[in-house]
Amino acid sequence: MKVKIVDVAKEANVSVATVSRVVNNIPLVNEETKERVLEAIKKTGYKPNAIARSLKIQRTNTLGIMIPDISNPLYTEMARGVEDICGIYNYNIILSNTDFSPDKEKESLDVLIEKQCDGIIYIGKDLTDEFQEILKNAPSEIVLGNVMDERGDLSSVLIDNESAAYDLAKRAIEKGHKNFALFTDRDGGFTSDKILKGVKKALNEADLSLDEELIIPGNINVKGGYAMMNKLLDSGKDVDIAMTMNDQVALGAIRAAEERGVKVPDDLAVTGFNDYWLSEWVNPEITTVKLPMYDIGAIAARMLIKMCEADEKESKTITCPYEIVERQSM
Amino acid sequence: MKVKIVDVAKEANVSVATVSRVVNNIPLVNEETKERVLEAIKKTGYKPNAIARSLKIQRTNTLGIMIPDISNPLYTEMARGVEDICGIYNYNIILSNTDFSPDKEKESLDVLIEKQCDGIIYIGKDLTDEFQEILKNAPSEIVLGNVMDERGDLSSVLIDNESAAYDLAKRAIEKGHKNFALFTDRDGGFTSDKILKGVKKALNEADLSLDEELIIPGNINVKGGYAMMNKLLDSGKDVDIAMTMNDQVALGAIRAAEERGVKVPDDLAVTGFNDYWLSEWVNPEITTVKLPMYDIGAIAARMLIKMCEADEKESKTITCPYEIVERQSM
DNA sequence: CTGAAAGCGCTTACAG
DNA sequence: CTGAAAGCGCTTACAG
Repeated sequence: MKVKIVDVAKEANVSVATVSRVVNNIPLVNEETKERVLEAIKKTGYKPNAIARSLKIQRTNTLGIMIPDISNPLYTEMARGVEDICGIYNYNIILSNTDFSPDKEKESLDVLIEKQCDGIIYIGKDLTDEFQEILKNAPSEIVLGNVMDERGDLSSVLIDNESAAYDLAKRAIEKGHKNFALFTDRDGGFTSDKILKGVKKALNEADLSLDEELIIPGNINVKGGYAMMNKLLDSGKDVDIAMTMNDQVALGAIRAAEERGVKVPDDLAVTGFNDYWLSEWVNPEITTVKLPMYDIGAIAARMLIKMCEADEKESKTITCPYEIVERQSM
Repeated sequence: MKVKIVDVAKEANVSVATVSRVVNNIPLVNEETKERVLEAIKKTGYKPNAIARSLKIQRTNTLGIMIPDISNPLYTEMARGVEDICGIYNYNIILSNTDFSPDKEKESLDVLIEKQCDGIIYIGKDLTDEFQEILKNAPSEIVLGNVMDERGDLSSVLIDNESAAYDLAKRAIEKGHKNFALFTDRDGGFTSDKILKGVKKALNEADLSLDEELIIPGNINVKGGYAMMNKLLDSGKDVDIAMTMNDQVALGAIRAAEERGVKVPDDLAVTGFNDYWLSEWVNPEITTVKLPMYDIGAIAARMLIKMCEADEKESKTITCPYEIVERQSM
């Protein structure tokens, strides 16, 4: 049988109220009594029941985190950031994979709410109007991680993907590249849209244009990159740079190019997006833009905890900095 | 104000008991009454409070997962496996990073117990006798993931690392390799020990011996691999194969070798361990042994849930299969 | 088929 | 400084 507060109280010859006070470090307890209780706790091996406590105080000290796929390195760093901050503030996290599925997202959210998470971090590649509405009406506090709320009444921490893509494209133009191909996400989404926009802007400013046929959609992973590069090369078009939406896509793309005897970067430059640890260990090293995924998670978590603890109800948007990392692939 | 069961009861003109019954799908409710309640639930937007429910029924339907570092690809797959099974059985998971720190492990475990996790999956690189004892006495059900309980009274799902290393070494010997170097984990641990043992066994059987000076300890990541290879090459010893403890180490090692003009595999073979997705996208592709990390997580979760739901108290050990994957680096 | 009531293990005003 | 008691939101024997 698990030992509960009343067992400790008996052992120490005090009331449960007193035990509760020492467990929660409420000061107005006599030192001697406190000692006695502490001893009883040790002796009985008492561990407070956080569920009972939560029910009473109406807070769980847990954050829910909705994430498309924890095993996707894009998200895993964010999760780690959330975790670390939670550790500091004594929160726990309930993890929920949503697999980019709207249905799973709804289910996940319901469960997280039912489990009374004080706050929820929503991470996804996009935010539909419908889900935005659902989140807005959720009883828990909400922060969006790397997703923009176009309507602007939810808090979020993000990256200016458009401007990052713009900077990277501009750098490419400065290096003399003129004929761009762009490998986009076949499923669309916020990030993909912004990157496309940023690249187009840079090209426009340089009086260059993007051949719409060279906007090649595909899966956002190595295999996808491999396939998109093959498609590009099959097109026979004159291209001197392929920009991708992440480093893994770039890796696959480079591989496909080299298999066909196209040298990167000499014959064709390739860029990644969202620096990944492996990108500097690969040959050629991938030129990319480094996004602070860990920080996004950490900042989102800190913000959310603040929201849970204060009654700070205004929604904020924090934009994190990025950094162009020039290596070898461009 | 959140709506609770009593609000629904009022709305539907029934007792809370009846509402509870329809929420929990207990059959003995009149169809009409049920309809009325369902409508009231919809109208009020009622969501059951899982915390209150848990307190009453003494089960939380949540599993705790202790994991050294979620952002380490070695563990992230296991977490995904756990997650997926939990999704099927309607469990949630509370995630806890332990960073290989015994203190954090103890803290984590306490918190998971206090939050009344029905079961806990312990993942780590080692299990000390002290912690084994603590786990054994925990009130929650416990399953070990990829950690062996030498004393054998805890359930676990693991991989026969020794035999995997043995097989890989044997394959190397068959290919004519004679002078082995081994890059081990500077922090020791179960996996490292077993691999060492397996390699030695294979060498012994072939009347070869392992030069103790060529057992090089280091950090288990790319940089560590890079450093260990440099150390190996600095030694000036005659070596024709370096076996590592994971693919990332192998990647770093290969890089270091090539920077010094040592061609892999022609001048020196390198093997990884625990196949990682990138290993076949890298040049040279890494020869390794594929360990079913996802399955370990999934099997551990299923086992744990069974233990939580039945009163199946015998401890079991499940050993998962592995597979040698020959690619280019050996 | 339905409801009144006890109880899950805590916390916290309130009274002393 | 300490304790008795109410109550957090549910579930579930028990009685009808």
